[in-house]
Amino acid sequence: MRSDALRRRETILSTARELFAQHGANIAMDLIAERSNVGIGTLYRNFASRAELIEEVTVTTLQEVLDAATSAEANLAGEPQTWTEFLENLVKLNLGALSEALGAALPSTLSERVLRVQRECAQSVSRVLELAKGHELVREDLNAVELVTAIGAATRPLPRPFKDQAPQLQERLVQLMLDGFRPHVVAVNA
Amino acid sequence: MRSDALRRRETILSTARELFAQHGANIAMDLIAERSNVGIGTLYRNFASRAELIEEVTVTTLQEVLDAATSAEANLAGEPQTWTEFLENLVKLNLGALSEALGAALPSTLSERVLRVQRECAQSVSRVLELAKGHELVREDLNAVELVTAIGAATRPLPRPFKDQAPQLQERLVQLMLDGFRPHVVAVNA
Amino acid sequence: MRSDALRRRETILSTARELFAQHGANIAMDLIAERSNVGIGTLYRNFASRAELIEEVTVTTLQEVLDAATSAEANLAGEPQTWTEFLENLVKLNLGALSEALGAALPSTLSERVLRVQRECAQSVSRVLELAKGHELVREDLNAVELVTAIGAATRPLPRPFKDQAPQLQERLVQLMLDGFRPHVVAVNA
Amino acid sequence: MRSDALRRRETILSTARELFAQHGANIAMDLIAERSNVGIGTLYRNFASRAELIEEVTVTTLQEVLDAATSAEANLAGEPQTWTEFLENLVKLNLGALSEALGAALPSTLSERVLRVQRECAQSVSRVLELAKGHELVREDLNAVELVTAIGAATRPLPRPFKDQAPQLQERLVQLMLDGFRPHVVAVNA
DNA sequence: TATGAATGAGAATTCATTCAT
DNA sequence: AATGAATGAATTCTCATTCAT
Repeated sequence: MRSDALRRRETILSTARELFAQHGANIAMDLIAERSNVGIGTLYRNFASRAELIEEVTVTTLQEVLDAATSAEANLAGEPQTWTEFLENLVKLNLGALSEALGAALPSTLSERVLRVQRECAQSVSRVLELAKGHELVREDLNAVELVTAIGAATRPLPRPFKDQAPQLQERLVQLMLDGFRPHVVAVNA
Repeated sequence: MRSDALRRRETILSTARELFAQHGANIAMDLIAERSNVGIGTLYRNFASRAELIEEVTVTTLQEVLDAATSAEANLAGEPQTWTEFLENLVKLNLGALSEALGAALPSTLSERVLRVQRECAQSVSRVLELAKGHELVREDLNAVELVTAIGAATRPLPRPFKDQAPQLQERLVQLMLDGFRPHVVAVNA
Repeated sequence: MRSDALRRRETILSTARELFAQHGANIAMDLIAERSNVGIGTLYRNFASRAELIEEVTVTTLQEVLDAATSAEANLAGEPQTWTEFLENLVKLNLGALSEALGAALPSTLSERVLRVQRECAQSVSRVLELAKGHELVREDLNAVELVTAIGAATRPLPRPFKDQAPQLQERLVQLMLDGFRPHVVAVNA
Repeated sequence: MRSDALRRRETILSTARELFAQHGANIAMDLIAERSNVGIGTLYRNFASRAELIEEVTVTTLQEVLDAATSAEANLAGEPQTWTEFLENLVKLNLGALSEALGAALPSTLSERVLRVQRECAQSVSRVLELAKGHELVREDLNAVELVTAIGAATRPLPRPFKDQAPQLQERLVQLMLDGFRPHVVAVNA
């Protein structure tokens, strides 16, 4: 019984996350409920307001960034290719779409919960960055916030007209941004 | 009264542009009117619907991109620093904020007006890119759409929490992306 | 100059009358102005409000009914076919469409002007009716108000679906109603 | 709650019908909600738009005409006074007020639902008419559409000035129109 | 506890009337 | 006097949230 309720809550949360990413944080609550196969009343029983739902999605996502960083920290020393995998993992988290949706909707003073996990994220990503710099995998002047927001910028959903026209465009933007992460460069048009 | 009315129309247009960039394309029409110091009726007399207002802002902005590119085309041959100025001009146009706001709001099939100026933009930017490649100012594999959307990505408004925390963050993202534009690179962690 | 202004006023009045009949008394004032080839300001200079315009149209129309009745009064004694012509004239005035449009829009207490011409109408039509009864052209129990409203009812615009389906329907309704006006009848299915 | 909701829907429908008949199809939706003792949101939950509400009222009314005709068909053979009762029933349905209100508001191409019930109505009324002609109760040249629209014409709401002045006027118009329905007549001013 | 009906505040748009030129 | 731009109240419809079952 209890686990039933928990599963339902998780379903709502992941549905909301996807819909926020696709349609922005103003997506109709009714639609989130419908896609989660629950009544609107049940949605509100689980999350007392849109703000609370947004906060939950935010925390969940930050937790996943933290997981990726923690895992990279553990492995980067021995396996330099872990750095690339870490970047790929961040790209997969779809931070761009989510941060676009949620950024505007979050309250101007974040709750303590969000601040805490955000802080942990920043610390862990910083440690990963230091390790990568030790291996000369990344430019010296890049910090954790820049790394995460840059990946967010490169993975934000493209304006519709462009999305329709150029199929590989999103991947190309990520590529350009990752090229910008590399250590101090010297121009050599081969 | 004619010139009065024209001035008012321009005011509404630039106010709308700014508010779209700051708050997205769903900003209340009432607010646009208020900030333009006109009644809501006047706004609607000038732009018959939100869609029309969005289209006007889009065309105006594309026109400015075209102006920047046309000017760069004229000067790039003799003065290579024109390339950097061109990039700076694109950054100043705040394409990120606007494309985020308007991209979702534009109709899925663009009007002929928009398509025309968009096409002219793409052609002019392509010519600028070819000139820059001739001077080895930019990587060979970059095309016009990638250039413009990449600058858009790097200048999109940051999620509020980040914006508040890291003052120079936006400029840093632009820097990283522009570094990604450079010709084929060789890593040299100086 | 003066006659210019007068002609303009008449144009507005007749345009308004037609538009009221076609589209009801709520037709946009802008449209009346446009169809009259004047600015909206000019319309309002001639008729200070929609109510005043409606009153003018009403008086004009009642005046035409009065004219028709006066003329019938003069001729009916000698020429019995005048009765039929009188009925035809009333039908041509399009009373149905107009009364439908204006009836709901007139104030509940009519102005003295309207009441006066209405009274004159009623008196003249009553005299025509008495003459017609003397010639056994019409049933004894029909009075002036009944006659006019009945013709109004039969000539009111048909609901669109019917209008489209049955071309001669309006004429048939008039026919049925006029048959109802005839003197005491005896059923004889020939 | 289901039956509660159903009752509420019926209440809205009959309130709307009455208000359409009294004030036309442009009556404010707010007012319909208020008179139905529900919030405006509830009105829209039940009828997604004014057009849908109008269609429901139309279908309901046509259904009642059909019921009257079906019942008359069943009884007319044995009981000729059924014909008069049928006409009285049509008069009671207030077709005039409703068709005036809804005629202009219905879309130019009727929905299949409306067309179907309209067709059934026409067929049933035609059969009633044939029976009545067999009993010499009605003129030979009257058809179903004429019958229904004529009753509509005679029962349309009178322009306010007349309504206030002449109390029995509406009944008199109906009387005149019904007299017009009688079999071929010979004038005999008794 | 789950449901979905009810509510009403809010947003877009229209249009009668006023007013500056 | 003619014009048409400006205004804002009124209207339609939407949707977040509450509440009765």
